[in-house]
Amino acid sequence: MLSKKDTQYAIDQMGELFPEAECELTHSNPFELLIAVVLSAQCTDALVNKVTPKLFAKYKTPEDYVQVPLEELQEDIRSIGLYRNKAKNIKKLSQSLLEHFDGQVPREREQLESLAGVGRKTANVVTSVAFGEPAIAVDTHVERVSKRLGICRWKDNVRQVEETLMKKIKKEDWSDAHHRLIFFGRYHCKAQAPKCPTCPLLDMCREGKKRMKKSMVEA
DNA sequence: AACTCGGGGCA
DNA sequence: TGCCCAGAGTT
Repeated sequence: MLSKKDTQYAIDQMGELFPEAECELTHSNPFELLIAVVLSAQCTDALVNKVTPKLFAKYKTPEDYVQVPLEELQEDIRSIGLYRNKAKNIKKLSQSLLEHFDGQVPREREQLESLAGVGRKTANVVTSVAFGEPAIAVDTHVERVSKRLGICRWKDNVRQVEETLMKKIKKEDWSDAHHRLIFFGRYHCKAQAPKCPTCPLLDMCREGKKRMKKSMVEA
């Protein structure tokens, strides 16, 4: 397992590599962000950003989503995939906001998680990006990078990965670290073809060194 | 823990 | 073509 110091160093290096790392979902308020993040499950931000301009022009409030027929909302987001469930969740979620939160997006992670289509990952993104609360959202990229580098253990579950990251990273860096880990995972430490040969973290990366050794043998 | 939803991107 | 993707809910 990587030490706290090495972990912070790794996060810093990711920042050097991707200084632009931040949430890429287009939104102009917490409610729009919530909708965008719910839509982004299992698809790219670019895809979500293709439908949100029209979507946010048409739907401004939770009431708008509650009132629209399900089939119409499904058609509006058809191109992003998983659209049937996502449309149902957005209608349910909007209803809950009206019933329990006075139509406002709650700040607390636990309250966010009570909403349809919002799990721990989505709740963490919303609370940190929309409200600036410290949180580390663990998605497949964050999990993969953390395990390859040895920040956490290979057999850790998502919850354990999150706890370890929070323990090893200074609280004020959580939000930045979250996005750096994601950019690093998406563009550099990719699932299929990680760029180990040009990686600034190769020296401290167990998985990277293993892969380099393997590629030497195969060559 | 495994399964399902799903169109788009990429090799 | 086949495989994977900024996940969550159900069984």
